[in-house]
Amino acid sequence: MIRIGELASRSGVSTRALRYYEEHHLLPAERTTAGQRLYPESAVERVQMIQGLYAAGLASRSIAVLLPCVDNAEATDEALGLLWAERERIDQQILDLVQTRARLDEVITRATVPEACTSVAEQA
Amino acid sequence: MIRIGELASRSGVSTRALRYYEEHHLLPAERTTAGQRLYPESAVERVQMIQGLYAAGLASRSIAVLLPCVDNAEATDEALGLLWAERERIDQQILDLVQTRARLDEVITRATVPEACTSVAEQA
DNA sequence: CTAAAAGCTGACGTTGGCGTCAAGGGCAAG
DNA sequence: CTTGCCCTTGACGCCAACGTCAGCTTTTAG
Repeated sequence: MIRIGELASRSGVSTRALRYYEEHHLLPAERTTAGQRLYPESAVERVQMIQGLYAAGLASRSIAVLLPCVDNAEATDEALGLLWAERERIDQQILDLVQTRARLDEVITRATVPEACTSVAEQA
Repeated sequence: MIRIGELASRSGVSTRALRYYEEHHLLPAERTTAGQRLYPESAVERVQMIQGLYAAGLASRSIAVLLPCVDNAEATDEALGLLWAERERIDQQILDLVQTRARLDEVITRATVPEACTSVAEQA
């Protein structure tokens, strides 16, 4: 079992964030008799999972619903619906991002290629 | 030339958002003598471009820097650097999203498929 | 044993992209 | 003329995921 500071440095988030996660039921913590939080080593993975879900645009409430499924594969109806909904959303977001990336590429090309063969674009 | 209400309904954003865009130099507007905003029809496209960039995670300031390049292909050094940086960021974000989507798919599979085949733990 | 480092619980601050009144001005139709 | 819709500029509200004190307790290193 590790304390909050070590979990923070191992997982790359702040202690404030970890306390926030506990408060919002994303990451439960045991306590010492004196009240300090104790986490299993596996919490590092879990924190990284949480970060990934945040990065994918999920809200804390959604993550709180989905994490139990990730843990033990028991899914409520709410969780299943949310899983599908979020999966669809992510799918659409990927498509949008690909499109926007293409537009940026176009702009980059127009801005670098015909100007001159100076430096940056030679590799692409 | 169209007024703000029509641009709003055509482009699918609120008038509040359009005023915000002007305030942050994303979408300039001419004015009637009485002070009402006037936009060219091409503003509809531009608004949709702005929405796409927002959806891709760019901040207003970045969009303000990049939009001139989109318009006339004249790129400042700052704009070029930003273009590359944002393109890289979007690229990475797509990778992250694909990974997260795969994880969700895994969870969905575990949560739906083995349900009819008794218990989950026997698999592992 | 002591002092620094690390933890604890509030509780207020921040940031962005708008939503939402509030209080007025302008202009075509009946 | 006046009704009614659209427009204007403030200015405050909002929400999420933390950052950042403040004041106090626990743990650890020397």
